[in-house]
This record gives sequence, structure tokens and C-alpha cells, in this order.
Amino acid sequence: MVAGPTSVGPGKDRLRLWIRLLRASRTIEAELRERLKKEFDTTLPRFDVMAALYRSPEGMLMSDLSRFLLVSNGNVTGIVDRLVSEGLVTRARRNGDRRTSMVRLTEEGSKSFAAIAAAHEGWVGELLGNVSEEEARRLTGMLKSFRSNWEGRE
Amino acid sequence: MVAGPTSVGPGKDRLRLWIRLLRASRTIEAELRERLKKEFDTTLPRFDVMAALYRSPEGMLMSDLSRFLLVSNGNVTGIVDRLVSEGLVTRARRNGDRRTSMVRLTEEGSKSFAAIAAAHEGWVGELLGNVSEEEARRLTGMLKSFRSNWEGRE
DNA sequence: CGAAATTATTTCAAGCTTAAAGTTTTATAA
DNA sequence: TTATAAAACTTTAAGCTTGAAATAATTTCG
Repeated sequence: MVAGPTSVGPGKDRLRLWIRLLRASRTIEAELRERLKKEFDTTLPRFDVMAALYRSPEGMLMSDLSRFLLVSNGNVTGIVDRLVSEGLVTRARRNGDRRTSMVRLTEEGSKSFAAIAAAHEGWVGELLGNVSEEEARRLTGMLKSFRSNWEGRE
Repeated sequence: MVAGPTSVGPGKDRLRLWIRLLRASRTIEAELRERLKKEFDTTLPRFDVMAALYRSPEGMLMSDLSRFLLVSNGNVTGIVDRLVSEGLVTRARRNGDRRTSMVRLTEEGSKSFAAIAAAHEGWVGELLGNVSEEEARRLTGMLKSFRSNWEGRE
């Protein structure tokens, strides 16, 4: 996935783009993961879950988290389990529908996340330092159109 | 990591870009992974390793693979183990330096990869279908400059 | 109502991933 | 030489990830 095209011909430009995209995101992701570990003794998946919850003070269902983070249900279960056991998150059974549970950041989780998020934003700014703000906006615009074409087919 | 910025202010454009980039690559990666599984009963990491080896008929060292694919040494060990057990790859001890081993695709591995790679290229073309070839080239160019700024610091 | 389908979630097995520690081999240099 | 360091790789423990199967609660509809 991270290697170059194996032949030449038409349609290769999209393949090259995909490989660049993947290499860029993997490189940055690896660096962020390492810093999260070293500086805050946490992981990217935990950060992702906490970031989602931080934006939803009212809480999120497990399936909301799963959908939003683009990962499987079972995956979220494990990550939330660990966050709960660390006191950063709560899982509250709902009266209305007892299949679901509302997941929320605790006070401690919220404080903890705010500190990590500030550092995280700085790191991203640093790692993408040679992309101008103007260029960043243009790239962002281009990337927005990626999904619309095919997702949600079936 | 996949959530939006948690506040507004200067420097947010790079954070937005990073989030878009990550969402785009995760979405596409998930779709490719699913198709590799369904159509060829294989995985993305296996595909990555085979793609790297396909481009190096003379073979690669474990550490070459690790560096090229941006993953840890131990990770490559496991994936190559499984590919060897499936007869797709060989690991040959070298006379010159007996710490190292040269990893190569077998005949079967090479044939198998060629078929998967053809399908893979088609999928990428499809998934990035609403990015024009021209736009793909421009985006690729922009992404090239990502790493140079900070990586290789040591 | 009550069976059947749907929805939300958890559990499970297998594989991926990392960082750190361990093994073996090669290189360095006192 | 021969200790010591360095390099290449494997192993390990912990956590992440998926898809599929299992549970439990709710909804649908005959």
C-alpha cells in the first residue's frame, strides 16, 4: 500500500496520489502516536475517542462513536473499557432504551483531554509547517470531495 | 484524531487539513482492506509487503522492508512469517552476513500479487474517481513536500 | 398479542502494531 | 586478540483492529 505503482499507463496518477496520501498520513500518524505515548502516556485511539466526546458534552452512544471514528463496534468497546477503568470516561445505561449506553468524558477526562489537545494542535502545526495556511485551505477543499463519489453506495 | 478542531484561532487550517487527510486515507484504506479480504482473502499488510518485494526481484532485507513500509521490525517478522507459511515468500539466510536474510516473492507469490495489484489499481481509480487526473497530479505534488520539513531530524 | 426482524452492544478469534528486551552475528578498537 | 559496541533480527506483552457470532432489548406486523 505504501509502495509505488507496479507498472505505468493510464490511471496511474490516481494510484500515485493514493500512495502519497497514505505515506503522508502514516508518517504524521506515527510521529503523533510516538509523542502521545512519550509526553502523555496515551494512544491515538484513546485520543480519538476523547476528542469525539469532548465535542459532545451530552454524550455519545457506542454506535455514534463507531460511526464517527470509522472503526468497528467491537473496537470501540475495548477502548472505552480501558478509558472507563482509568476514570476518564463513564458509560451510563439509558432508561429509554436499555440496549444503549451514553458515553461521556468525566471531569478528569475533560481536563486531561484539553491539555493533550493543545499539545496535539501544536504538533500538527509543526509537522505540517511547510504547508502554508493558504495551501492548507486549498488542500482541505480538495480532500472534501473524496468521499462523495462512492461511499454510501449500497 | 478524526474529530474536528476543538477550538478556533490561528493555526487551525493545518489541523483541519490533517483531519481531512486522515479521514480520507482511513475511509479509502477501510474500503480497500474490505475488498482485499472479500475478493482475495488477504490483508493490507500482506499486500504492502508483497508490493515492496514485487518491485525488488533481487529481494529485500527485513530491515529494508521495515524502513520502506514505515512499520516496526517486529511487525515485519510476523507478516513475513505468515507469508512464508503460505508459500508466497521465501526467507534465505545469507552467507556474507548471517544475521540477515533476503526475503523474496516465490513464483506463486509473484503471480498472486500481480492479479491482486491489477484489481487494486482499479479500485483506487474508482475510489478516487472524482479527482481528475490533473488534480491528482497537483495534489501529489503538494503532498511530496509534507515530509521534508521535519523528518530525519534523528 | 406474540413471532420475527431489527438494533445496540459485547464477545471472540485471528491478525496487526508498537516499544522494549533478548539473541546472534559482525565490527571496532584497546 | 578479546572485550565491547553495534547491527539485524526475533520475541514478548500490551493494546488495537476487524468480521463474525452471540446477547439482549426494542420494534414491526400478521
